[in-house]
Amino acid sequence: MNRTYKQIQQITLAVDCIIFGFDTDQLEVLLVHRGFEPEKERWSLMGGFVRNEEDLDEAANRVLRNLSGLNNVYMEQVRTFGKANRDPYERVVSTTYSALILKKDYKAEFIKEYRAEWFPIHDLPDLIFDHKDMVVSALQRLQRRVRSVPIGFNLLPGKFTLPQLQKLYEGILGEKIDKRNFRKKLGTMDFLVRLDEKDRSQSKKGAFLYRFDKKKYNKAKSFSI
Amino acid sequence: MNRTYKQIQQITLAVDCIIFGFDTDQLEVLLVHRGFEPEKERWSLMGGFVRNEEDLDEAANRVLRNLSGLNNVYMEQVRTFGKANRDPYERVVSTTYSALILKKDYKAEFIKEYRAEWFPIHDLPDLIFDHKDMVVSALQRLQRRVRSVPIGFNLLPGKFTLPQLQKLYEGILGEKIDKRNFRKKLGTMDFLVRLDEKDRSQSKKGAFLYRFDKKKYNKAKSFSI
DNA sequence: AAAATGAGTGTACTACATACACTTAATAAT
DNA sequence: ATTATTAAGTGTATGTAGTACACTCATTTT
Repeated sequence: MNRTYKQIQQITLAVDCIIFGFDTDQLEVLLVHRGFEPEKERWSLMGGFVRNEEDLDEAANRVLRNLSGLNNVYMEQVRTFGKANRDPYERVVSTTYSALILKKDYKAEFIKEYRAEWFPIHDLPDLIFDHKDMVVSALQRLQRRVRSVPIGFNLLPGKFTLPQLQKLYEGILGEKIDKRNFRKKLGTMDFLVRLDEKDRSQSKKGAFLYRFDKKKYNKAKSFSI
Repeated sequence: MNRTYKQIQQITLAVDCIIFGFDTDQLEVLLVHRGFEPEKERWSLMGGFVRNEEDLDEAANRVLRNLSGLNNVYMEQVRTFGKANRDPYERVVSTTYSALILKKDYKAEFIKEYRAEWFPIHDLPDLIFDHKDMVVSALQRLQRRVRSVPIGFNLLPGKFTLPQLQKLYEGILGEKIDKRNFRKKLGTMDFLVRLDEKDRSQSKKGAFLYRFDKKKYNKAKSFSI
């Protein structure tokens, strides 16, 4: 392979994070407001440049940690955007990563510091460069993935109710789910164990609490909503 | 965003191509033999560095064209490999692209020039760096994708028989498919039109020829094997 | 005692995946 | 001419998973 390119290549490598947030109903995306030129007053994803000694995955985690205070959040690479003119000011290739968090875990102090804001996924402001495409591809991937891997449970407390779980899936998928069919499917998953406790905060009758049994799940590793 | 990284970032950006080939039965991968140090005598994917003015996708197509003579081949980005030490000699981040071609379209002159060779997907030699992981992820993606998008038809001539089509899918998926069930599914797809001709090269009886009607497919755009 | 609220439950129907074996058309061999 | 050979072509029964749909239950409030 030709090593001489190394000297003449001048492409900056960045990461951009699509941070999806959920609290009780709909899915939102965290964007930061640019208070400076170029592209002042527009919105963008949280991003940063990759350091020489750091893994690409690490770079994404660092960006998220620095700009949000969030640590140990599970992130997944989505895809790499590499059009030569995607950033009209300089040549930057950017790899996107997506994360899914609870909105309340994102602290207000960061909102202030970075002029960040949550936007409903179907009501986004104008975004710089190709960041809109980035959000779209990350959302598609998340919606596919959430159906076959139990990532949703990370957003719930250790003990949660089935109505809570259903609202979570409805929020992520952006569609209503039939209660009985949803429960029928979950009923076949033995890693979802019902406790002898109820949560009475949402109703008079109270809803049974469940927990996600990681060990049991790791044995079968099959999940489908 | 901090532009100063640009000056100090020294990461080379590369593309690596996973070229899957098929002729009549099994799926193979095209590898090139390294006749030089470092990593002499080992095998690697076809790769190259991204040029300053070129799209990432273009870079992948250029690499494929230069090393194989193949033009206008449909390639898809798979994922980006960015571990800091994945290449122990220098920091290189590599985006992988996958293509699916007919083995016979890859000309012998290139085999000689680049010491390239086809290997069955489940009988690969020792590969440099993380190229084995690259092949694995590209294969997984191809096998998922070939079930929901009619990419297989690109490998067949304009007129083809159902036994041919079935062998193609069996080769890509690496499993036998029941003839009747396969045909039952295809029977529901009206973009697959039977001609009044037969191909008698494989049997005395002859198999009806079909063609893929792109216009009809584009209307419905639903495909599932 | 009645009303209100959200939790919880079952069944019938439809669509899709799977398993499985013989007949047909044409040629080649005797 | 008869028979053997080869790959192409065809249908049915069974199981499994998805979907649509409406009432009862437990508890609190009025």
